[in-house]
Amino acid sequence: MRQATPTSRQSAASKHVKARAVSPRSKRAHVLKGAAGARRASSPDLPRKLPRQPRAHETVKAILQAAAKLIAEQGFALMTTNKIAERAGVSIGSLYQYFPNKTAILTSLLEEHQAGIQPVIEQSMRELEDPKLAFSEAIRRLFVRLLEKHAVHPRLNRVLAEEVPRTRRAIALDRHNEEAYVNRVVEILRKRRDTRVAHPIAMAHILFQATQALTRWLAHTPPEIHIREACIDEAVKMLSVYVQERRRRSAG
Amino acid sequence: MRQATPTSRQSAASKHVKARAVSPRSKRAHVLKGAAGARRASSPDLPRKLPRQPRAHETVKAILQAAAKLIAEQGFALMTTNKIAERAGVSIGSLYQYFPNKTAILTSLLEEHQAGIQPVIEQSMRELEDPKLAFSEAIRRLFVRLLEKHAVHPRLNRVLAEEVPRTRRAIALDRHNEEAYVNRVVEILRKRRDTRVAHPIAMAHILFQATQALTRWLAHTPPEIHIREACIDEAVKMLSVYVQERRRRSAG
DNA sequence: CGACAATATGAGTATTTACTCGTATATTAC
DNA sequence: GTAATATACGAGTAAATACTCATATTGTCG
Repeated sequence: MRQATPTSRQSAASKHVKARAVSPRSKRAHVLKGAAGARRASSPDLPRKLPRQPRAHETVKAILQAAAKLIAEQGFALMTTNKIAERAGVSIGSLYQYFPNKTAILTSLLEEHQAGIQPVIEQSMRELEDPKLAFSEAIRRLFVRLLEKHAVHPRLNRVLAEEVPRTRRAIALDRHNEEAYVNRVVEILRKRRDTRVAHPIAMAHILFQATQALTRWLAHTPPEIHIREACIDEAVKMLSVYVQERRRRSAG
Repeated sequence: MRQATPTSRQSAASKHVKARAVSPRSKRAHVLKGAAGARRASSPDLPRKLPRQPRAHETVKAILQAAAKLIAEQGFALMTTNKIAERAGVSIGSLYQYFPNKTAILTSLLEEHQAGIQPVIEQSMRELEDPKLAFSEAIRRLFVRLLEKHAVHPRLNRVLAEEVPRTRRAIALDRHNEEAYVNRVVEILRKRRDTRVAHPIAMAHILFQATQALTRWLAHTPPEIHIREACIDEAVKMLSVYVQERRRRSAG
Protein backbone atom coordinates (compact mmCIF):
# COMPACT_ATOMS: atom_id res chain seq x y z
CA MET A 1 0.00 0.00 0.00
CA ARG A 2 2.69 2.36 0.84
CA GLN A 3 4.47 0.27 -1.75
CA ALA A 4 2.87 2.30 -4.48
CA THR A 5 4.67 2.87 -7.74
CA PRO A 6 7.75 0.88 -6.93
CA THR A 7 9.98 3.27 -8.74
CA SER A 8 8.77 6.37 -7.06
CA ARG A 9 10.21 5.80 -3.66
CA GLN A 10 12.53 2.92 -3.26
CA SER A 11 15.72 4.36 -1.97
CA ALA A 12 14.22 7.69 -1.24
CA ALA A 13 15.18 10.33 1.15
CA SER A 14 18.18 9.19 3.04
CA LYS A 15 16.18 7.53 5.77
CA HIS A 16 17.62 7.48 9.19
CA VAL A 17 19.81 10.42 8.43
CA LYS A 18 22.66 8.04 8.78
CA ALA A 19 23.58 8.35 12.35
CA ARG A 20 22.49 11.91 12.55
CA ALA A 21 25.36 13.22 10.59
CA VAL A 22 25.87 14.01 7.01
CA SER A 23 23.86 11.55 5.07
CA PRO A 24 25.79 10.17 2.17
CA ARG A 25 24.44 9.91 -1.32
CA SER A 26 21.31 11.50 -0.01
CA LYS A 27 18.92 11.38 -2.87
CA ARG A 28 15.89 12.98 -1.38
CA ALA A 29 13.78 12.09 -4.34
CA HIS A 30 10.95 14.47 -5.03
CA VAL A 31 11.38 16.69 -2.01
CA LEU A 32 7.74 17.42 -2.20
CA LYS A 33 5.70 16.73 -5.18
CA GLY A 34 2.18 18.07 -4.84
CA ALA A 35 0.83 21.44 -3.78
CA ALA A 36 2.39 24.68 -4.80
CA GLY A 37 2.32 27.92 -2.90
CA ALA A 38 4.74 28.41 -0.07
CA ARG A 39 6.91 25.52 -1.01
CA ARG A 40 10.59 26.11 -1.03
CA ALA A 41 13.16 24.98 -3.50
CA SER A 42 14.49 21.48 -3.30
CA SER A 43 17.68 22.44 -1.55
CA PRO A 44 18.19 19.93 1.17
CA ASP A 45 18.16 21.35 4.67
CA LEU A 46 15.87 24.18 3.79
CA PRO A 47 12.34 24.24 5.11
CA ARG A 48 9.89 22.70 2.72
CA LYS A 49 7.22 25.24 3.27
CA LEU A 50 7.54 28.65 4.72
CA PRO A 51 4.86 29.36 7.27
CA ARG A 52 2.41 31.89 5.85
CA GLN A 53 -0.44 32.05 8.27
CA PRO A 54 -0.17 32.86 11.95
CA ARG A 55 -1.04 29.36 13.05
CA ALA A 56 1.77 28.01 10.95
CA HIS A 57 4.17 30.30 12.73
CA GLU A 58 2.78 29.03 15.98
CA THR A 59 3.44 25.50 14.87
CA VAL A 60 7.02 26.19 13.98
CA LYS A 61 7.58 28.01 17.22
CA ALA A 62 6.03 25.20 19.21
CA ILE A 63 8.24 22.67 17.48
CA LEU A 64 11.40 24.58 18.18
CA GLN A 65 10.45 25.16 21.78
CA ALA A 66 9.62 21.53 22.29
CA ALA A 67 12.87 20.48 20.72
CA ALA A 68 14.78 22.88 22.93
CA LYS A 69 13.12 21.62 26.05
CA LEU A 70 13.56 18.00 25.14
CA ILE A 71 17.19 18.35 24.34
CA ALA A 72 17.86 20.37 27.44
CA GLU A 73 16.06 17.93 29.69
CA GLN A 74 16.89 14.58 28.24
CA GLY A 75 20.00 15.15 26.26
CA PHE A 76 20.55 14.70 22.57
CA ALA A 77 20.37 10.94 22.58
CA LEU A 78 16.73 10.86 23.66
CA MET A 79 15.49 13.52 21.33
CA THR A 80 13.41 12.01 18.52
CA THR A 81 11.31 13.78 15.96
CA ASN A 82 8.18 12.00 17.11
CA LYS A 83 8.73 13.07 20.69
CA ILE A 84 9.28 16.61 19.57
CA ALA A 85 6.02 16.66 17.67
CA GLU A 86 4.15 15.12 20.56
CA ARG A 87 5.62 17.55 23.02
CA ALA A 88 4.86 20.44 20.74
CA GLY A 89 1.28 19.30 20.47
CA VAL A 90 1.44 18.98 16.71
CA SER A 91 1.51 15.98 14.46
CA ILE A 92 4.68 14.49 13.11
CA GLY A 93 3.39 15.38 9.67
CA SER A 94 3.29 19.03 10.51
CA LEU A 95 6.81 18.87 11.77
CA TYR A 96 8.04 17.56 8.47
CA GLN A 97 6.11 20.23 6.66
CA TYR A 98 8.45 22.88 7.98
CA PHE A 99 11.63 20.96 8.60
CA PRO A 100 13.14 18.76 5.91
CA ASN A 101 14.83 16.51 8.43
CA LYS A 102 15.85 16.15 12.00
CA THR A 103 19.14 17.89 11.54
CA ALA A 104 17.35 20.99 10.32
CA ILE A 105 15.74 21.36 13.71
CA LEU A 106 19.08 21.22 15.43
CA THR A 107 20.46 23.68 12.95
CA SER A 108 17.58 26.03 13.61
CA LEU A 109 18.27 25.89 17.31
CA LEU A 110 21.91 26.58 16.75
CA GLU A 111 21.15 29.46 14.46
CA GLU A 112 18.85 30.95 17.04
CA HIS A 113 21.66 30.93 19.52
CA GLN A 114 24.08 32.25 16.99
CA ALA A 115 21.69 35.06 16.16
CA GLY A 116 21.50 35.99 19.79
CA ILE A 117 25.25 36.22 20.01
CA GLN A 118 25.83 38.13 16.82
CA PRO A 119 24.88 41.58 18.16
CA VAL A 120 27.00 41.01 21.24
CA ILE A 121 30.00 40.42 19.08
CA GLU A 122 29.18 43.36 16.88
CA GLN A 123 29.02 45.65 19.84
CA SER A 124 32.23 44.30 21.25
CA MET A 125 33.97 44.74 17.94
CA ARG A 126 32.98 48.37 17.96
CA GLU A 127 34.25 48.77 21.47
CA LEU A 128 37.51 47.10 20.61
CA GLU A 129 37.86 49.53 17.79
CA ASP A 130 37.42 52.49 20.08
CA PRO A 131 40.91 53.61 21.09
CA LYS A 132 39.54 55.46 24.06
CA LEU A 133 38.41 52.27 25.68
CA ALA A 134 41.08 50.12 27.27
CA PHE A 135 41.53 46.79 25.62
CA SER A 136 41.07 44.98 28.86
CA GLU A 137 37.77 46.68 29.46
CA ALA A 138 36.51 45.89 25.99
CA ILE A 139 37.46 42.27 26.38
CA ARG A 140 35.92 42.06 29.79
CA ARG A 141 32.66 43.36 28.44
CA LEU A 142 32.80 40.84 25.63
CA PHE A 143 33.17 38.01 28.10
CA VAL A 144 30.46 39.24 30.40
CA ARG A 145 27.99 39.68 27.60
CA LEU A 146 28.74 36.33 26.04
CA LEU A 147 28.25 34.66 29.36
CA GLU A 148 24.98 36.45 29.84
CA LYS A 149 23.75 35.11 26.55
CA HIS A 150 24.83 31.62 27.41
CA ALA A 151 23.05 31.88 30.70
CA VAL A 152 19.66 32.20 29.05
CA HIS A 153 19.33 28.52 28.17
CA PRO A 154 22.35 27.03 29.85
CA ARG A 155 21.37 23.39 29.57
CA LEU A 156 20.33 23.67 25.99
CA ASN A 157 23.50 25.43 25.05
CA ARG A 158 25.63 22.97 26.87
CA VAL A 159 24.09 20.01 25.13
CA LEU A 160 24.21 21.71 21.77
CA ALA A 161 27.87 22.45 22.25
CA GLU A 162 28.99 19.26 23.91
CA GLU A 163 26.72 16.37 23.04
CA VAL A 164 25.33 16.99 19.61
CA PRO A 165 27.46 15.37 16.94
CA ARG A 166 28.81 17.91 14.56
CA THR A 167 28.18 17.43 10.90
CA ARG A 168 30.97 18.13 8.52
CA ARG A 169 28.93 20.92 7.09
CA ALA A 170 28.63 22.57 10.48
CA ILE A 171 32.34 22.25 11.06
CA ALA A 172 33.07 23.88 7.74
CA LEU A 173 30.66 26.68 8.51
CA ASP A 174 32.39 27.33 11.78
CA ARG A 175 35.72 27.59 10.08
CA HIS A 176 34.28 30.03 7.61
CA ASN A 177 32.83 32.03 10.42
CA GLU A 178 36.12 32.14 12.20
CA GLU A 179 37.76 33.46 9.08
CA ALA A 180 35.35 36.38 8.98
CA TYR A 181 35.86 37.29 12.60
CA VAL A 182 39.59 36.98 12.27
CA ASN A 183 39.61 39.44 9.40
CA ARG A 184 37.64 41.82 11.48
CA VAL A 185 40.02 41.50 14.40
CA VAL A 186 43.03 41.91 12.18
CA GLU A 187 41.65 45.24 11.04
CA ILE A 188 41.18 46.34 14.59
CA LEU A 189 44.65 45.29 15.60
CA ARG A 190 46.08 47.27 12.74
CA LYS A 191 44.14 50.39 13.61
CA ARG A 192 44.95 50.55 17.27
CA ARG A 193 48.32 51.95 18.22
CA ASP A 194 48.72 50.17 21.52
CA THR A 195 48.90 46.64 20.24
CA ARG A 196 51.69 44.40 19.23
CA VAL A 197 51.87 43.75 15.54
CA ALA A 198 54.05 40.69 15.31
CA HIS A 199 51.62 38.66 13.27
CA PRO A 200 48.09 40.00 13.34
CA ILE A 201 46.50 37.05 11.60
CA ALA A 202 48.01 34.51 13.91
CA MET A 203 47.19 36.75 16.81
CA ALA A 204 43.58 37.06 15.79
CA HIS A 205 43.19 33.32 15.51
CA ILE A 206 44.72 32.82 18.90
CA LEU A 207 42.41 35.39 20.39
CA PHE A 208 39.41 33.84 18.72
CA GLN A 209 40.17 30.32 19.79
CA ALA A 210 41.05 31.25 23.33
CA THR A 211 38.00 33.42 23.78
CA GLN A 212 35.71 30.78 22.39
CA ALA A 213 37.15 28.01 24.50
CA LEU A 214 37.13 30.03 27.68
CA THR A 215 33.62 31.28 27.15
CA ARG A 216 32.36 27.79 26.55
CA TRP A 217 34.15 26.47 29.53
CA LEU A 218 32.86 29.19 31.80
CA ALA A 219 29.35 28.84 30.45
CA HIS A 220 29.10 25.10 30.57
CA THR A 221 30.93 24.33 33.74
CA PRO A 222 29.03 24.14 37.00
CA PRO A 223 29.54 27.57 38.46
CA GLU A 224 31.50 27.89 41.62
CA ILE A 225 30.82 31.55 41.82
CA HIS A 226 34.02 32.54 43.56
CA ILE A 227 36.20 30.93 40.99
CA ARG A 228 34.04 32.12 38.19
CA GLU A 229 34.75 35.75 38.87
CA ALA A 230 38.40 35.00 39.26
CA CYS A 231 38.42 33.12 36.00
CA ILE A 232 36.91 35.97 34.13
CA ASP A 233 39.51 38.26 35.61
CA GLU A 234 42.26 35.91 34.65
CA ALA A 235 40.97 35.33 31.17
CA VAL A 236 40.69 39.03 30.56
CA LYS A 237 44.16 39.49 31.94
CA MET A 238 45.66 36.89 29.70
CA LEU A 239 44.10 38.21 26.54
CA SER A 240 44.66 41.87 27.17
CA VAL A 241 48.22 41.53 28.33
CA TYR A 242 48.83 39.42 25.28
CA VAL A 243 47.74 41.94 22.72
CA GLN A 244 49.09 44.96 24.46
CA GLU A 245 52.35 46.37 23.32
CA ARG A 246 55.00 46.47 25.96
CA ARG A 247 58.47 47.81 26.13
CA ARG A 248 60.26 44.54 26.34
CA ARG A 249 61.87 43.58 29.56
CA SER A 250 62.53 39.86 29.94
CA ALA A 251 62.63 37.86 26.78
CA GLY A 252 60.55 34.95 28.13
CA MET B 1 14.17 -20.16 15.30
CA ARG B 2 16.09 -17.32 16.70
CA GLN B 3 12.87 -16.78 18.60
CA ALA B 4 13.93 -19.36 21.13
CA THR B 5 12.67 -19.20 24.67
CA PRO B 6 10.53 -16.13 24.32
CA THR B 7 11.37 -14.88 27.74
CA SER B 8 15.07 -15.16 27.39
CA ARG B 9 15.63 -12.30 25.02
CA GLN B 10 12.78 -9.99 24.39
CA SER B 11 13.91 -6.56 25.39
CA ALA B 12 17.49 -7.50 25.70
CA ALA B 13 20.54 -5.47 25.49
CA SER B 14 19.74 -1.92 24.59
CA LYS B 15 19.81 -2.51 20.88
CA HIS B 16 20.89 0.32 18.68
CA VAL B 17 22.72 1.99 21.49
CA LYS B 18 20.22 4.75 21.20
CA ALA B 19 21.77 7.08 18.78
CA ARG B 20 25.24 6.14 19.75
CA ALA B 21 25.16 7.91 23.01
CA VAL B 22 24.30 6.91 26.50
CA SER B 23 21.67 4.27 26.20
CA PRO B 24 18.94 4.80 28.70
CA ARG B 25 17.49 2.04 30.84
CA SER B 26 20.04 -0.20 29.23
CA LYS B 27 19.15 -3.58 30.54
CA ARG B 28 21.80 -5.65 28.96
CA ALA B 29 20.28 -8.86 30.12
CA HIS B 30 22.73 -11.66 30.64
CA VAL B 31 25.84 -10.02 29.33
CA LEU B 32 27.09 -13.39 28.44
CA LYS B 33 25.75 -16.55 29.81
CA GLY B 34 27.75 -19.54 28.71
CA ALA B 35 31.44 -20.29 28.73
CA ALA B 36 33.67 -19.44 31.62
CA GLY B 37 37.33 -18.65 31.53
CA ALA B 38 38.42 -15.28 30.35
CA ARG B 39 35.02 -13.74 30.70
CA ARG B 40 34.84 -10.40 32.43
CA ALA B 41 32.35 -9.16 34.92
CA SER B 42 29.06 -7.81 33.72
CA SER B 43 30.07 -4.19 33.99
CA PRO B 44 28.84 -2.52 30.87
CA ASP B 45 31.50 -1.04 28.67
CA LEU B 46 34.12 -3.50 29.74
CA PRO B 47 35.35 -6.12 27.32
CA ARG B 48 33.47 -9.35 27.64
CA LYS B 49 36.47 -11.51 27.21
CA LEU B 50 40.05 -10.62 27.64
CA PRO B 51 42.16 -11.96 24.81
CA ARG B 52 44.32 -14.78 26.10
CA GLN B 53 45.92 -16.32 23.09
CA PRO B 54 48.02 -14.51 20.53
CA ARG B 55 45.43 -14.82 17.81
CA ALA B 56 42.90 -13.17 20.05
CA HIS B 57 45.23 -10.25 20.48
CA GLU B 58 45.58 -10.13 16.73
CA THR B 59 41.84 -9.99 16.41
CA VAL B 60 41.48 -7.12 18.82
CA LYS B 61 44.28 -5.25 17.14
CA ALA B 62 42.78 -5.81 13.72
CA ILE B 63 39.42 -4.54 14.91
CA LEU B 64 40.87 -1.38 16.36
CA GLN B 65 42.94 -0.73 13.29
CA ALA B 66 40.01 -1.26 11.00
CA ALA B 67 37.88 1.03 13.09
CA ALA B 68 40.55 3.70 13.04
CA LYS B 69 40.92 3.50 9.29
CA LEU B 70 37.21 3.53 8.68
CA ILE B 71 36.57 6.49 10.87
CA ALA B 72 39.48 8.40 9.45
CA GLU B 73 38.46 7.73 5.88
CA GLN B 74 34.71 7.86 5.97
CA GLY B 75 33.91 9.85 9.04
CA PHE B 76 32.00 8.79 12.05
CA ALA B 77 28.62 8.63 10.37
CA LEU B 78 29.61 5.77 8.09
CA MET B 79 31.34 3.67 10.64
CA THR B 80 29.27 0.60 11.51
CA THR B 81 30.27 -2.40 13.53
CA ASN B 82 29.64 -4.73 10.63
CA LYS B 83 31.91 -2.72 8.38
CA ILE B 84 34.57 -2.70 11.03
CA ALA B 85 34.46 -6.45 11.34
CA GLU B 86 34.53 -6.93 7.59
CA ARG B 87 37.42 -4.55 7.18
CA ALA B 88 39.28 -6.22 10.00
CA GLY B 89 38.78 -9.59 8.37
CA VAL B 90 37.00 -11.03 11.36
CA SER B 91 33.41 -11.92 11.95
CA ILE B 92 30.99 -9.59 13.63
CA GLY B 93 30.66 -12.21 16.34
CA SER B 94 34.33 -11.97 17.17
CA LEU B 95 34.04 -8.25 17.42
CA TYR B 96 31.36 -8.53 20.04
CA GLN B 97 33.42 -11.04 21.91
CA TYR B 98 35.90 -8.38 22.86
CA PHE B 99 33.86 -5.23 22.76
CA PRO B 100 30.57 -4.99 24.60
CA ASN B 101 29.20 -2.40 22.24
CA LYS B 102 30.07 0.04 19.55
CA THR B 103 30.88 2.83 21.92
CA ALA B 104 33.52 0.69 23.55
CA ILE B 105 35.46 0.67 20.33
CA LEU B 106 35.41 4.42 20.12
CA THR B 107 36.41 4.62 23.73
CA SER B 108 39.31 2.30 23.08
CA LEU B 109 40.50 4.47 20.26
CA LEU B 110 40.25 7.56 22.40
CA GLU B 111 42.12 5.88 25.21
CA GLU B 112 44.86 4.89 22.84
CA HIS B 113 45.30 8.48 21.84
CA GLN B 114 45.09 9.62 25.43
CA ALA B 115 47.73 7.10 26.39
CA GLY B 116 50.02 8.46 23.72
CA ILE B 117 49.65 11.94 25.06
CA GLN B 118 50.05 11.12 28.70
CA PRO B 119 53.87 10.84 28.70
CA VAL B 120 54.14 14.04 26.73
CA ILE B 121 52.24 15.86 29.40
CA GLU B 122 54.22 14.20 32.13
CA GLN B 123 57.46 15.29 30.62
CA SER B 124 56.19 18.80 30.12
CA MET B 125 55.01 18.99 33.67
CA ARG B 126 58.49 18.10 34.82
CA GLU B 127 59.97 20.73 32.59
CA LEU B 128 57.55 23.32 33.83
CA GLU B 129 58.60 22.43 37.32
CA ASP B 130 62.23 23.03 36.53
CA PRO B 131 63.02 26.62 37.50
CA LYS B 132 66.07 26.62 35.32
CA LEU B 133 64.01 26.28 32.20
CA ALA B 134 62.19 29.36 31.01
CA PHE B 135 58.46 29.07 31.14
CA SER B 136 58.15 30.03 27.55
CA GLU B 137 60.51 27.30 26.51
CA ALA B 138 58.69 24.69 28.52
CA ILE B 139 55.40 25.72 27.05
CA ARG B 140 56.78 25.74 23.57
CA ARG B 141 58.04 22.22 23.97
CA LEU B 142 54.66 21.17 25.27
CA PHE B 143 52.97 22.54 22.18
CA VAL B 144 55.43 21.06 19.78
CA ARG B 145 55.21 17.64 21.33
CA LEU B 146 51.45 17.66 21.48
CA LEU B 147 51.29 18.62 17.85
CA GLU B 148 53.69 15.86 16.97
CA LYS B 149 51.42 13.36 18.65
CA HIS B 150 48.39 14.71 16.87
CA ALA B 151 50.22 14.47 13.59
CA VAL B 152 50.48 10.69 13.79
CA HIS B 153 46.87 10.04 12.85
CA PRO B 154 45.62 13.48 12.00
CA ARG B 155 42.39 12.48 10.30
CA LEU B 156 41.47 10.01 12.96
CA ASN B 157 42.14 12.49 15.70
CA ARG B 158 40.22 15.19 13.98
CA VAL B 159 37.15 13.06 13.58
CA LEU B 160 37.37 11.75 17.10
CA ALA B 161 37.58 15.27 18.41
CA GLU B 162 35.13 16.99 16.14
CA GLU B 163 32.57 14.56 14.77
CA VAL B 164 32.07 11.86 17.31
CA PRO B 165 29.19 12.66 19.62
CA ARG B 166 30.35 12.88 23.16
CA THR B 167 28.60 10.77 25.73
CA ARG B 168 27.84 12.30 29.07
CA ARG B 169 30.18 9.84 30.62
CA ALA B 170 33.03 10.99 28.41
CA ILE B 171 32.32 14.59 29.22
CA ALA B 172 32.38 13.86 32.92
CA LEU B 173 35.66 11.99 32.54
CA ASP B 174 37.19 14.94 30.79
CA ARG B 175 36.18 17.25 33.57
CA HIS B 176 37.70 14.90 36.08
CA ASN B 177 40.85 14.77 34.06
CA GLU B 178 41.05 18.51 33.90
CA GLU B 179 40.76 18.67 37.65
CA ALA B 180 43.78 16.44 38.04
CA TYR B 181 45.91 18.43 35.65
CA VAL B 182 44.83 21.68 37.21
CA ASN B 183 45.96 20.49 40.62
CA ARG B 184 49.28 19.58 39.16
CA VAL B 185 49.68 22.97 37.54
CA VAL B 186 48.66 24.77 40.69
CA GLU B 187 51.48 23.03 42.51
CA ILE B 188 53.92 24.11 39.87
CA LEU B 189 52.73 27.67 39.92
CA ARG B 190 53.17 27.78 43.66
CA LYS B 191 56.68 26.41 43.53
CA ARG B 192 58.05 28.68 40.89
CA ARG B 193 59.08 32.14 41.99
CA ASP B 194 58.68 33.89 38.68
CA THR B 195 54.96 33.51 38.31
CA ARG B 196 52.02 35.62 39.28
CA VAL B 197 50.02 34.21 42.10
CA ALA B 198 46.78 36.11 41.85
CA HIS B 199 44.60 33.02 41.71
CA PRO B 200 46.48 29.86 40.87
CA ILE B 201 43.43 27.68 40.44
CA ALA B 202 41.74 30.02 38.05
CA MET B 203 45.01 30.49 36.30
CA ALA B 204 45.55 26.79 35.90
CA HIS B 205 42.12 26.31 34.39
CA ILE B 206 42.69 29.13 31.98
CA LEU B 207 46.01 27.66 30.96
CA PHE B 208 44.52 24.24 30.52
CA GLN B 209 41.59 25.38 28.45
CA ALA B 210 43.62 27.67 26.27
CA THR B 211 46.30 25.10 25.64
CA GLN B 212 43.79 22.43 24.80
CA ALA B 213 41.83 24.63 22.45
CA LEU B 214 44.88 25.96 20.67
CA THR B 215 46.43 22.55 20.31
CA ARG B 216 43.27 21.16 18.84
CA TRP B 217 42.88 24.05 16.51
CA LEU B 218 46.45 23.83 15.31
CA ALA B 219 46.25 20.08 14.93
CA HIS B 220 42.92 19.90 13.16
CA THR B 221 43.12 22.90 10.93
CA PRO B 222 44.53 22.56 7.43
CA PRO B 223 48.10 23.65 7.87
CA GLU B 224 49.26 26.75 6.13
CA ILE B 225 52.76 26.22 7.25
CA HIS B 226 53.76 29.84 7.48
CA ILE B 227 50.95 30.74 9.77
CA ARG B 228 51.34 27.61 11.74
CA GLU B 229 54.76 28.53 13.00
CA ALA B 230 53.58 32.01 13.75
CA CYS B 231 50.62 30.65 15.63
CA ILE B 232 52.77 28.48 17.80
CA ASP B 233 54.94 31.47 18.54
CA GLU B 234 51.95 33.55 19.40
CA ALA B 235 50.31 30.91 21.53
CA VAL B 236 53.50 30.40 23.47
CA LYS B 237 53.82 34.12 23.87
CA MET B 238 50.33 34.54 25.18
CA LEU B 239 50.61 31.80 27.74
CA SER B 240 54.06 32.58 28.98
CA VAL B 241 53.54 36.30 29.25
CA TYR B 242 50.37 35.55 31.09
CA VAL B 243 51.89 33.49 33.85
CA GLN B 244 55.03 35.46 34.22
CA GLU B 245 55.27 37.93 36.99
CA ARG B 246 55.86 41.47 35.90
CA ARG B 247 56.51 44.72 37.68
CA ARG B 248 53.26 46.37 36.81
CA ARG B 249 53.27 49.14 34.33
CA SER B 250 49.93 49.93 32.79
CA ALA B 251 46.90 48.65 34.63
CA GLY B 252 45.37 47.11 31.58
C1' DC C 1 44.84 -38.79 22.25
C1' DG C 2 40.82 -36.77 24.64
C1' DA C 3 38.64 -33.25 27.25
C1' DC C 4 38.02 -28.69 27.98
C1' DA C 5 38.63 -24.01 27.19
C1' DA C 6 39.38 -20.23 24.08
C1' DT C 7 38.29 -18.35 19.88
C1' DA C 8 35.88 -17.68 15.53
C1' DT C 9 31.76 -17.62 12.63
C1' DG C 10 27.74 -15.09 10.39
C1' DA C 11 22.93 -15.58 9.26
C1' DG C 12 19.31 -13.84 11.54
C1' DT C 13 16.55 -10.69 14.62
C1' DA C 14 14.61 -7.11 17.12
C1' DT C 15 14.24 -2.62 17.58
C1' DT C 16 14.40 1.87 16.74
C1' DT C 17 13.16 5.89 14.33
C1' DA C 18 13.23 9.24 10.55
C1' DC C 19 10.10 10.19 7.32
C1' DT C 20 5.89 9.71 3.79
C1' DC C 21 1.44 10.41 1.91
C1' DG C 22 -3.44 10.12 1.56
C1' DT C 23 -6.74 12.62 3.63
C1' DA C 24 -9.20 16.02 6.53
C1' DT C 25 -9.78 20.70 8.01
C1' DA C 26 -9.07 25.58 8.31
C1' DT C 27 -8.21 30.00 5.81
C1' DT C 28 -8.24 33.06 2.11
C1' DA C 29 -9.68 34.85 -2.46
C1' DC C 30 -13.16 36.13 -5.48
C1' DG D 1 -21.04 30.71 -1.69
C1' DT D 2 -17.10 27.95 -3.72
C1' DA D 3 -12.79 27.24 -5.44
C1' DA D 4 -8.16 27.23 -4.30
C1' DT D 5 -4.72 27.08 -1.13
C1' DA D 6 -2.43 26.51 3.24
C1' DT D 7 -2.21 23.84 7.17
C1' DA D 8 -2.78 19.80 10.02
C1' DC D 9 -3.09 15.00 10.85
C1' DG D 10 -0.98 10.32 12.15
C1' DA D 11 -0.99 5.44 11.00
C1' DG D 12 2.13 3.10 8.57
C1' DT D 13 6.71 2.00 6.25
C1' DA D 14 11.26 1.20 5.13
C1' DA D 15 15.57 0.87 6.24
C1' DA D 16 19.37 0.75 8.91
C1' DT D 17 22.16 -1.56 12.10
C1' DA D 18 23.70 -3.00 16.79
C1' DC D 19 23.87 -7.17 18.63
C1' DT D 20 22.86 -12.49 19.67
C1' DC D 21 23.56 -17.31 19.78
C1' DA D 22 23.96 -21.89 18.10
C1' DT D 23 27.58 -24.00 16.15
C1' DA D 24 32.26 -24.91 14.32
C1' DT D 25 37.14 -24.55 14.75
C1' DT D 26 41.46 -24.15 16.98
C1' DG D 27 44.55 -24.37 20.78
C1' DT D 28 46.20 -26.30 25.34
C1' DC D 29 47.39 -29.48 28.84
C1' DG D 30 47.52 -33.99 31.05
